[in-house]
Amino acid sequence: MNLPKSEEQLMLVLWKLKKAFMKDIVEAYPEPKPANTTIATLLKRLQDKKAVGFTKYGSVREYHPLIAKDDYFSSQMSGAIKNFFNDSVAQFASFFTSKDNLTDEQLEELRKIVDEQIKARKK
Amino acid sequence: MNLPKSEEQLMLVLWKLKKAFMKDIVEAYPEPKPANTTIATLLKRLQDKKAVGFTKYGSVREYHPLIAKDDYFSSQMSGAIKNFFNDSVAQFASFFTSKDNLTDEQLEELRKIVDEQIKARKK
DNA sequence: TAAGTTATTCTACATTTGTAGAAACACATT
DNA sequence: AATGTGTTTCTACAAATGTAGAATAACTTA
Repeated sequence: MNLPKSEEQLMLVLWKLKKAFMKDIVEAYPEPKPANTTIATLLKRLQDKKAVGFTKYGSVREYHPLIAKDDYFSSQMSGAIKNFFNDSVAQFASFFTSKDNLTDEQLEELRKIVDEQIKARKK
Repeated sequence: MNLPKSEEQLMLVLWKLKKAFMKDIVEAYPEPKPANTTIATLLKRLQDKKAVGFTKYGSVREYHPLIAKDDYFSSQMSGAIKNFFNDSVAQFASFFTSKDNLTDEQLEELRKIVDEQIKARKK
């Protein structure tokens, strides 16, 4: 699933809210908010794509994501890694850790996380 | 700079070749190759966007990227990290190292890279 | 219940993207 | 010089995207 920017934006809002009524979505939208009907259109398109679903409370709809943020992001990442680093995670990591991409602190943080992950898997 | 998929594809080819004549680009294109004129169109659009430039050898043009792959990728990443992890590299790293994103080997590899980077910076 | 408010769908339209034929141009070869 | 070959630009057009007004449905409240 690869969503256009505008729909991705709406998904971000919905992922944050987890579930929401129309007004909640509008409210949570970052400035500059698009017209109300614009959001509605995006919502509609996302429903067509099965990316968003809803539960009916009477005649009111409460929307919720049908795809997980993690999954979505994960697949975006894989794509990027495949394209830009011919599928080599090492190359990707290397890129990521070098240059000005991370501060010293963030790098230390990353090591900690990696270490913990390795430890966790060892068991 | 945010390029559409098709143009990104052409950039990938050009980044790999570093510089190339039309025929080199066509040749290097992954299957299924689009029509020749399709590539030409993309090339044109990329020139309009100042993403690709060329040097004239007589009447022949040798094309080359005007934007660095690293820079392009870097900005794509920042965008993604900002959106999906509210700007937290730690959150990103955490996501990246957990789940099925990396095999055990890759994880060890990553640690090595991080360690080396930390060491390199210490001096 | 009439009027206001909110949500939803329809319709619309400009722009961007994906794709490529047709035409024009420059060069190589017969 | 006539023809073929590769390059580049023009033109074209369908599909996707970004944006939103108009119409309609449903609910709230005076």
